Amino acid sequence: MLRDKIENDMDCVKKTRSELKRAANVEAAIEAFHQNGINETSMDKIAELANVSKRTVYNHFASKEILVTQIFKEIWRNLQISNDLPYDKHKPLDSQLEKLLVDEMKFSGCPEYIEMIRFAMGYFIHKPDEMREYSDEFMNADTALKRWLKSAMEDNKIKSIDVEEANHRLLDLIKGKSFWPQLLRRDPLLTDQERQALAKDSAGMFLAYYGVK
Amino acid sequence: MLRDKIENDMDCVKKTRSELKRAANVEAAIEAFHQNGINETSMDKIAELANVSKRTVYNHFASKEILVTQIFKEIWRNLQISNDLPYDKHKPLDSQLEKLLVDEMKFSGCPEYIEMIRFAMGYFIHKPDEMREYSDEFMNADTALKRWLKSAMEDNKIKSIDVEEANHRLLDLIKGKSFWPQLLRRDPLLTDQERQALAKDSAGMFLAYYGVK
DNA sequence: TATAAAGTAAACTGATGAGTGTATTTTAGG
DNA sequence: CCTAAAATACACTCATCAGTTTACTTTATA
Repeated sequence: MLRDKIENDMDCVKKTRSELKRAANVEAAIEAFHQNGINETSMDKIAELANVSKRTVYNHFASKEILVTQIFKEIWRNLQISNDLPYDKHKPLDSQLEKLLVDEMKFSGCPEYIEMIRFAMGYFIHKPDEMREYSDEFMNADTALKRWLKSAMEDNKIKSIDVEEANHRLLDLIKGKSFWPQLLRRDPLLTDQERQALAKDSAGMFLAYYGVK
Repeated sequence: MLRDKIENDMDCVKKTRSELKRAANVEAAIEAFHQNGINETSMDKIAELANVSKRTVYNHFASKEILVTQIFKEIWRNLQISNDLPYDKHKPLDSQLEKLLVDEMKFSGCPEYIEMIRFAMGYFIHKPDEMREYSDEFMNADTALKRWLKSAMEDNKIKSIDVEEANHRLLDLIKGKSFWPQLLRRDPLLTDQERQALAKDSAGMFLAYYGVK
């Protein structure tokens, strides 16, 4: 076949010129979107940043709309890391929960995630239907935290409430300091110590109220 | 003087044609900004909606930028309602706090506030400096909740922590359900019962952890 | 009723940006 | 070295939008 190299290459290094150009487009677009937002980035600008002719951009992506949605998918795929941390009935609740919250903060508080959400927000903020669609897809994934909560409830260590509900309460607590200010105000990311302290405080509040004594 | 009518009128009804036109512009602009966002609303569109010539818009507001900032100020002024609810050492903590949280939700969960934040967000999301400036101005006001927390700490009913910190923890808890989803996903506003339940739950979590037994 | 301030209509400039058409050149693989 | 796919340069269309100009009309009021 034409692309035998690709299949042989374990690292999946892009090979064809076409793929290289496409990758350059995507990279340039992401960079520009992060800098100035999607609406403020022209296709000419992307072509220029990618060192590619505008026509080439349009040969790969029939419209700006398509380019944007492709990029969302690509970034989202790259962010999908699943480090599970299953419930352990013999360890103390609080330390387990703290660990999970720190993990969650490391994910939703990482620059790549925040930047993606920010430019998605600029793009979708006046398009409620698409906003809902994307937020459902991004937020409602099955997570380690939800599985853990379910197990802890089954083990009767946490009051039986709706798992989604409990999950949200916890996320709201950590996002207030580790996500929204970084997203909107570009406050600095939390340090490891700050994350640890926030996780402890949040787990404490949650368990003080929802924990079974 | 020219405008004797104005000064005589207790209801402050606008009088001069100029003022009427200005008001029509502002109203049309707010409406359009709510519908489609600031960047997506042209000055031509505003003039059309206001039944006013484009030149008239420019006679009142030298540029779109100026129109936008004037409108922010105007809306913000109209939203400034201060219903204080001072700390009462003889009533139970939880019911006092619940009441304050419900009040807060009524403010930050009202459509006018949410719509203003939404279009401010669309406008400022890629302008970090202005975003910070505005969010400081809007968020750091002295509030009934902060004053209450301070008093309750002085009365030794709540662990002595930073008032700003405690304030944020409480706001984070209620905003997760009563503000962010309405802002971003345009979820329906909370009903009075939902607000009450959320206030109870949030006050419970907070006091379970920070209350002095 | 005279007049000056304010509003109007409509055509204009100048810039930007999405997307296209085309003739030409580069490049990878057979 | 040949060829077809891909990339390029660049000039184009078409639409939008901020802001201006000008010649004209309305309106409040002294």
